[in-house]
Formats: sequence, structure tokens, C-alpha cells
Amino acid sequence: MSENIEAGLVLSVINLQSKIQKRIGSALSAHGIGLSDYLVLNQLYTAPNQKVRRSDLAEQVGLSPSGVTRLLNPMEKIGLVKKQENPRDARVSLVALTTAGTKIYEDAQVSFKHASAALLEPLDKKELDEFYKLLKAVL
Amino acid sequence: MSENIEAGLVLSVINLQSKIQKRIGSALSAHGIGLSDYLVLNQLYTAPNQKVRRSDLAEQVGLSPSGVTRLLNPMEKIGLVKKQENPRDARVSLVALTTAGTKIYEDAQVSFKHASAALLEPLDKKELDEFYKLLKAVL
DNA sequence: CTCAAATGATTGAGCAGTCAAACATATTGC
DNA sequence: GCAATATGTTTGACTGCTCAATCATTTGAG
Repeated sequence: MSENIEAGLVLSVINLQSKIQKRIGSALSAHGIGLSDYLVLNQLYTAPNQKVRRSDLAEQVGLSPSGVTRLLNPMEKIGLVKKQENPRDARVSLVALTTAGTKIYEDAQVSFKHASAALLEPLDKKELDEFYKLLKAVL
Repeated sequence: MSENIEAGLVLSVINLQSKIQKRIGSALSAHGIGLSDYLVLNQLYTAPNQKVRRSDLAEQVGLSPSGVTRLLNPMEKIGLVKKQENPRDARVSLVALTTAGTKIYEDAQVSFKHASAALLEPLDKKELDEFYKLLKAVL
């Protein structure tokens, strides 16, 4: 058995995530949202019709369905997203971005990009491409 | 401004972490510990004298000092770690591994390594090295 | 048709962590 | 020596999530 670089690598990813959480989290807090909110807005923004089923959303942002319910409730109250029912299937509840939500997302996206660039500043273009390629291979 | 690969890359790291959390978490649960517990045991195991200050531990595992207090309490109760006072400075409280803790860690480490290898199975040796190098450059 | 099983969302209870305040001890400047 | 300040830890109140149970609706088998 070789040196088991895998375990060390996983630990490093965990450390990186912890750094991301802190830096991106504080960048986003200026917009009054958390990282999970951002991930949700991001999914809605890039979704075909800016409507997504709650359970798909859960899958996409890595939360449980109940986590999504609890996350969306306050977002709905402050008017970032709105609930829409599906006429074909009354069990599912679609979520859509509001204009206010779109605005907030676009603002927050700028901060997100800046913070990401700052975080990855030690890498040059070629390394970024390589890094991205490796991540996609594992996902 | 170029394509802003950085933001996409950060999102990918977040996705990877979410996958790690789930897979490694369930591997560790067979040993009755969570990922944070494992990180703590790992730090203690690899520390010079298997004694660490609580606040250093917080830094190393990416928790707040109070998070460490709350994490260690149950671990101490089930005998994985023990508190030791520092005769030179009564403010600090050192944490040390017990024999039971060492045993659990060594067992859990096997699962951790297996789960990590499974997770990174799509990459070959050369890619693993490259990945690791990039992670260390960013940390 | 109808009713049993499947699917999607929400709710209740609880755990893991945060932040800010409190507490305990140490260090420093006068 | 002794206040004032700094450092390390814990505690109280809260947030954000999970899991299991529940509710609502749909689907499918007889």
C-alpha cells in the first residue's frame, strides 16, 4: 500500500472549505445573506425557468428537504423568493426568484467573485484550470 | 475581466466538501464518532506530546473556542480524551488522548483512509499529487 | 373505482455549532 | 505591590441544520 496521500488530501479539502466558509461567509453577510442562501439564489438564477422544485433544490445545494423548507421560509418572508404551485401535481411546490431576489443575487455575486478570486490568488491561470479539472473529475 | 473561473471553482469545492461530509461522516459513524471528533483525535494523535491547548485545537480544526469546549465535553465523558492542567499557567487547559481514544482513533483512521481512497478513486497517482500540491498552495 | 403504496413537503425534537458576555488567571506599567 | 489590561476558557441564548414522523397528494394493481 502506497503512502495514502488520499487521506491527507481529504483533510486539506476540509481545511480549504473551512477557509472558504469564513471568507465567503463574511463577504456575503454584507448583503444580509448566508452561504446557503447564496447557493439557493445561484441555483434559481441559473435554472431554466427560474423555477425549481424544493426537493431538487435540496439535492443541488446539499441540504435535506427539511433544511430547504427552513431555509426558504425566511427568504420568502423578506421577499427574495416566492412559492408557486404546480397545477399538474399539487404535492410539489416550486420556488422562483423575485425581482428583489434577482437584484440581491446579482449584487452578492460580485462579492462572491471577488472573495473567490482573493482566496485563489496564489494560483495562476493554468493552475486554476488544472484545479477545476481535478475537482470536476471527482464530483 | 476573464471568465471568472474562480467562482465556479469555489462552488465545486463546496460541492466536494458536501460529498466528503456525507461519505466520511457515515464511515466514521460506525466508530461512534463524527467528523469533528475525528479531526480532534487526529490533531491530538499527531501532536508532539499528544497534548494540545484547547484554543490551538480550535484553530486547527476550524472551530470556535466555545465549539471546542462543547465538542470535548462528551468526548471526555466517554473517556476518549482527558483534561490536564498546565502548572505554569492555570488559564490554559490541555487536552490529551487516553488509551481508549488512541485505540478508537487508530480504528477510525482505517475507515477514514478507505473512504478517502474510494472518494478519490477517479484520480490516478499523478493527479492526486497535483491536486494535493494545488490545495497546499491555496491553504 | 378504490385503496395501498409511493412521492413531496412540513413539522417536532434535538444536536452541533456560533457570538457575546462572564469568569478565571496572568502580565505589565506605575 | 496593585490596578488595568490581556489571555484562555466556559456559559447563555440563539441559529441552522438533521432525522423521524406526519400530512397531502398522486399513482398503480386488482
